[in-house]
Formats: sequence, C-alpha cells, structure tokens
Amino acid sequence: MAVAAVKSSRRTATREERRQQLILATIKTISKKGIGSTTLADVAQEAGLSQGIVNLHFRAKDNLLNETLQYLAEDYKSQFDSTLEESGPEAADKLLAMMEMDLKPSICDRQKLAVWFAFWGEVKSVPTYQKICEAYDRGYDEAISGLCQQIIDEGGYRNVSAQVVTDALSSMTDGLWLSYLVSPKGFDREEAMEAVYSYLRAVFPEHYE
Amino acid sequence: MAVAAVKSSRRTATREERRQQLILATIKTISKKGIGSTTLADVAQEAGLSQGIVNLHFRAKDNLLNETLQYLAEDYKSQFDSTLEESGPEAADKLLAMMEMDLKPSICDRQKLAVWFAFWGEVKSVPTYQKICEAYDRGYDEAISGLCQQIIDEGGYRNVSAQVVTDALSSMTDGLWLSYLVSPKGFDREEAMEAVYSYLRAVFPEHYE
DNA sequence: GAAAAATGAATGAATAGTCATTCAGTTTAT
DNA sequence: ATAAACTGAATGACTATTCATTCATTTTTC
Repeated sequence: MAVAAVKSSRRTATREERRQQLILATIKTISKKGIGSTTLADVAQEAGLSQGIVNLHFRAKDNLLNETLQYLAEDYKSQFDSTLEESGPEAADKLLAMMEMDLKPSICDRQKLAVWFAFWGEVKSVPTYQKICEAYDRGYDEAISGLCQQIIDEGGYRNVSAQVVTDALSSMTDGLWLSYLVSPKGFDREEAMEAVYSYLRAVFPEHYE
Repeated sequence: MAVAAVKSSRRTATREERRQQLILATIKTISKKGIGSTTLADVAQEAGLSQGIVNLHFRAKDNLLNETLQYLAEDYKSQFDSTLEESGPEAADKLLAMMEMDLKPSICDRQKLAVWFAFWGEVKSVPTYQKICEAYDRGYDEAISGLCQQIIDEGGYRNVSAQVVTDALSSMTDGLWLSYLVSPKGFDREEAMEAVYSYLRAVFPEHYE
C-alpha cells in the first residue's frame, strides 16, 4: 500500500493553518447569520472544532473579527495586484481590467459582499474597522487615480480630473455591490459593467470608443 | 401670569409621540454604538425613559429595529418627493436636484449614514431588512430612470440606456456615502458632487454643458 | 365643580436565556 | 516524557422580556 497521504483529519495543525481555518469559518458564518448574531460557538462549529478554540488562537473575539477584516482586505488586494500585473500594457486596459475584476464572481459574490457590508456597517462605531478600511481604500484610490492620470495625459483630456474620475469609479463599484446585495434578483452583471463602461466611454472617449 | 405652557415633562404622551421618540433614540444609539451593541437599555436611556418602555410600545426589539428602518426609508422618501416637486420644471433640473439632494448635509450626514449602513450590513441575514430596502430602491430607481428617459427622448441621445444611467447614478451616490462614512476627513462634498456632475455632463452633454 | 372611579402609560426589579471567556483535563506530536 | 494543541463543561457578565406596581389623566357621578 502506498504511503497514505496525511489525512486532513489530523487533530493538530500549525498555528497559521488553524487561524486561517477559523477566519474562513468566520466569513462563512457572518455571511449566513450577520455579524451581530455570529457567536464563537457558531464559528467553532462551522470549523468543526470545539468551543474554546477561538480564544485559544485569537485570545478574544474582537481580535478574530479584526483579523477577519484584515484577511478580506488582503485577499482583495492580492486579486487587485495580480489583475494589474496580468493586464495591460496600456493604462486604459489596466483600468478596464480593474473595473471588470470588481464585478467578476470571485469578488462580486454575495457571500463575501455580505461580510464586507457587515464590517462597513460598524465602521463608525468600531475605530479599528475604520482604520483598516481607510487604509485599503487609500491603496485602491492611489492605483486607480494613477491610471486615470496616465490616461488623461495620453489623451490630452481637458477638464477631467483624475481624482474626480477615481471617486466616480470607485463609488460606482461599491454602489453596484450594494445593489447586488439588496436586490440579487434584479442584478445583472452585464448591465452593471455597462454602467461602468458608459462612464469610461463618456469621460475617455479616445480610449474606450 | 400667562397660562404656563404644558411642560414637556408630561408623564404620558400619545402612543405615536412615544414611538417616534423611541425610534429617534434608536437612530442616535445605533449611530453611536453600532447595531450590534445597541441594547434596549441604551435606547431607553437615550430617550430618558425606563427599562421596559420599548417592549411596551414595540412588543419586541425586532420590531423596533424594523420600524426604525422603515422610518429612515420614509424620511428619505419624503425629502425625495419634495425635492422632485420643488425643482424643475425640466427633467434635467429635477435629475440634478435629486443628485444634489443625496449629497446635501440633511441626507449625507454621517450619523444617518452609519445607521443605513448598519442595516445594509444585515440585509443578507435579516429578510425583513432586505424587503424594506428593496422596496425603497425600487421607488428610487423608477423615479430616476423616468427622468433619464425623458432627458434621452428630449435630447435624442443615441446609445444611452435610461436603466444604465440610473444604475450608474444611484450606485455612485451609495458609494460616495460609503466613502464619507469610511474617510470623513478625505471627503469633500464639492468633489463628490463633481464626480456625479462629470458623469451627467458626459452622458447628457446637451443638457449639462 | 368636586370627589370617586377608571384608564392606560410608565416604571424598575426580577427572570430566563445567551454567550464570551476560562481552565482543568485529554489527546497528539516529537 | 515533555510540550503543544485541543476539548468542553463551568463561570460570570450581560440583556431581552415580563409583570406587579405606581401614577398622571380622563371620565363618571352626585
């Protein structure tokens, strides 16, 4: 008999494996029950582990939630970075690729969105969430406005501000996510992308016609 | 001595007065503590009333929260309706007025936004919230797309869909609200309005140049 | 028009349930 | 054998809900 692969039912895992497993269980649980009704028992059960496990690995619930938000932000950032790398070479191609990324199923997925909105819903009352979200927004903003500026320079567009276009585009994706969350039935990826595209065409006609 | 006005310390108020007072206290409390940490004791204290008062008037916490969301939606709707009435006469004026309304301080106020986002954060896990939000979105969508269609017809715009423009505009305001919530320091009403305006100018040049 | 009776709004202490956290003991890895 | 990971019952804090009681206001009675 071949050497049996290490079964996944190994009782002990490395600290990092267990932490990630718990974070994923947290995401799943929040998307099902909401952040307010997510208990540590729910998370432990979702992970198939015991009562006390979260406190063992995260010390306190606060921590688990902060790290979950951090995880979401990093997950987004990494998709964001690889999209930037893989697309191109023109700035206009990159910008379009970024907008498409925001609407593709691996990002614009109702489960993940529910978790993002759950955290956004507490931004005003939980300073840590605000800090994490603010940092993540800044990164996004810089990348997008850099691309917009390049496009503006290339096209010699007059009366177009990179910052304004960035505000418009990033708001639009957040808002489209909300509409998907609230009205999944009425949401249509193509139509959503068309909303973004209509703006790009309108402000950068040279590049997107 | 003039007849003393009935002091506001009257111990009993009508059912409706008390309910509204409690709803307002709920909004204030949620904006400060978040929906997850808002207790009935907090709400009662904010209202200057006693422990059991919420259950007396709303039967259960669920109910108070549902009615609070309903109240927010109606409050928005009424500002929305009066903006529509007072502006005009052209559809283009009305549309611009609606967009300006969404960014004026009485709507785009961090306290109210925190409460909206708190509810949106639970939309996926609380079906009642979804229903209320969906209905309110539909009303908004119909009004805006009606105006857009009128503008399109007037201007003879080709290749512009009223629904697509509506999606873009309504997403943009939701997203701008989020950016205000997350980064109040970095938010600039003028710049936000400019983002919306840049889109309007771009898709309806005849009307907004 | 005053006193008595009735009404129902409001209180706040008591209850019952939920949940984060702890920790003594168990299992697994080295 | 020792250390580390893990368990799950126990604990204590917190909170929604209930309810007997208090009290302001209105209605009725004489």
